[in-house]
Amino acid sequence: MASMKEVAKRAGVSISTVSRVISRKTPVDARTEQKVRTVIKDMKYQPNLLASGLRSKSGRVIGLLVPRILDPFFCLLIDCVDRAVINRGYNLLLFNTCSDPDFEEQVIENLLSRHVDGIIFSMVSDESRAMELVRGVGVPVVMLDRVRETGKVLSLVLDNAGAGRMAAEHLADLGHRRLACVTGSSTIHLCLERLGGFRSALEKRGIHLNDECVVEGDFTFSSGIAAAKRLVQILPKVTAVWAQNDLMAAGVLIGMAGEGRRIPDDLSLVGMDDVGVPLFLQPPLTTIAQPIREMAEQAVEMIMERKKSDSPPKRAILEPTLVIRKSTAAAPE
Amino acid sequence: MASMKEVAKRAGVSISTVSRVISRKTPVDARTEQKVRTVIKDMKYQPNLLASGLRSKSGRVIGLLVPRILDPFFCLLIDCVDRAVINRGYNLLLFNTCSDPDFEEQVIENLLSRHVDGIIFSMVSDESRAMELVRGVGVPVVMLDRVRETGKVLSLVLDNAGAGRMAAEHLADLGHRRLACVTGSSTIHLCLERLGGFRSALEKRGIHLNDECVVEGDFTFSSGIAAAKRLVQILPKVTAVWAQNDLMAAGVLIGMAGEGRRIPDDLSLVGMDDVGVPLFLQPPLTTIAQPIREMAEQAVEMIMERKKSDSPPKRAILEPTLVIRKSTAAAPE
DNA sequence: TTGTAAGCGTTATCAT
DNA sequence: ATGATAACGCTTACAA
Repeated sequence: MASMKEVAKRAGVSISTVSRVISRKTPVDARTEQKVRTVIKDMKYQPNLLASGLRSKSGRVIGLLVPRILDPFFCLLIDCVDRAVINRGYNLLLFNTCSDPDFEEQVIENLLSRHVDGIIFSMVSDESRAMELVRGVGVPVVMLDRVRETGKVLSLVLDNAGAGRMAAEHLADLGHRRLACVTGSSTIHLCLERLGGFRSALEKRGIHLNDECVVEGDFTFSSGIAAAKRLVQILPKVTAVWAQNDLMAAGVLIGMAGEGRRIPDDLSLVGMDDVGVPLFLQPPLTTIAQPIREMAEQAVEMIMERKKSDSPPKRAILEPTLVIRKSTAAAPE
Repeated sequence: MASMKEVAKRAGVSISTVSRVISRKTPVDARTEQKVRTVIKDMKYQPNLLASGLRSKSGRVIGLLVPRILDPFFCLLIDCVDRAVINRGYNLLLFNTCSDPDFEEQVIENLLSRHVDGIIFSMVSDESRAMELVRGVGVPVVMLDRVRETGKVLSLVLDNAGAGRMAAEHLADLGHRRLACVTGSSTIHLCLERLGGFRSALEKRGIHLNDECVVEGDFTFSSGIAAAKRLVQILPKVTAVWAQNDLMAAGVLIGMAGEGRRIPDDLSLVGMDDVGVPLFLQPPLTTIAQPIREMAEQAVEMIMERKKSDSPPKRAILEPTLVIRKSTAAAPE
């Protein structure tokens, strides 16, 4: 590929002039600019972003770390973050931490050595040493979705307790008194928050959530199937379940069908995330939607702001919304 | 972050010695090596991959271009390619071409200016000018899944006609005589190949595929819903459908349910891809599985080989497999 | 407005 | 086995 040097020679100008017409930061005479642009077109010149990144300390790359690419939530997040960074002239370097805290550390070191312009980061779990690693290096970081500490770093989280409350209230409004919850891993703080919101909203209405009614999954479809096997045993007693993501909700729906139970006749079911899965299910899944597009957009915007001025670490909280479909119905009797 | 220069100073060696212990390409005295390694640990030194990439012409990055991140097929592909490149010490730069040929061109120019070590590329459509752009530049390219030309470039495709044949034979074996097909966009060659394989396998058994029985979708769930609305009108006549991906199959299944038709009682249904969706459906979807892990692994391996020696452009063809579940049943009567 | 030159943090080619 | 030193292709003072 042609370099700036060659373009400069062919255009009969200095290399810095070429740089200037490309960066548009300092004025260039209209005629020389034309000349240079023509040569650039002719030679199909493309600036080498490795070189410019090295020199200017901005390779125009944003790193995105997610625990699991295959989770539809993260899949949509990737899509949205990609759009947001592309619109600002950046590209996306994707890192899958594979839900593994040890691997996550390797990934972060690797990421740092790439000197990306910003990091958008959803941690694996509360055990992550990740924060210590990224803090202190000068690169803007936004913690997304799964966040442990607060205060020290830019973060963007859902009102997870609120999500739990929404699920609880929707179900309670339908007359359900005996509820259950399928959670994600208890090493992930947001699962505890969701459960806490769910439980306390129930308590407020005088409903107690038994321990046997809380089954821990791991956000996968198959853990939802497994949860269904557990739940079916306490079934006539329990009449409604909230699964903390749609994948697990799909698992309990399919698992229940395998046991001959029908949704919502035998059991009302609420999911969470509202991406992809809910409309594939029969009946379509009532769920708590996350504002993923806004999350992505705001995350990228925070990075960009942070690059300009060292704005103080702020924490934004986003609100979920209840999407009522057909998997929830009035309690029997 | 610490640089090699600082490490060298602290270790009392030259900068090139530090480079040598890191690259392990030339022997270094055991004692000096120890010394340097200690300093590296102490200072938490991480090599700057922009700089090393600039100099060595290998930034250890592979670019992956997909038409649509949200399609489960591509989502799994991303996951698999990521694993394959990570295992070889590379990272993934992800580009979403958004099913838009014009945008695709921009994306490619951008990609080239990043001087990636290799490009894995699933084109948007046959209209893509993409091949012309990437060919000729010295970087190894593997075309995946959606490929137009052959011969000039490394490529890795599914036996799409074979997939069509499998679907047709499975359905014909069950006694179906009146079939339909929901295709992807006719601007994508692989859709034509799939349809061709489907049709000719049918012809071989004396079954003719009417034009009204071929409905064109665009690989999305909603286009499957739309297809169901069309198909329901010719329904008692047609008894089986093949949708060219699972998303559209999900759409026809749900769409049919909306019209009060049941799968497989009123209509046998076969999908394609076998990632995610089939097990969420009721009944679980019979489908044609693609060997995505192998595709990803082979694609990355081809890139690595190509980097070493300019091996001739070869074209590998992968075989699909039929996965029989519950959405297909014997034809009525 | 334009050119000169230093330097970003590496790797690679020489010597030693 | 190790050290100087010149690139890599660009940005950015500083001069002109």
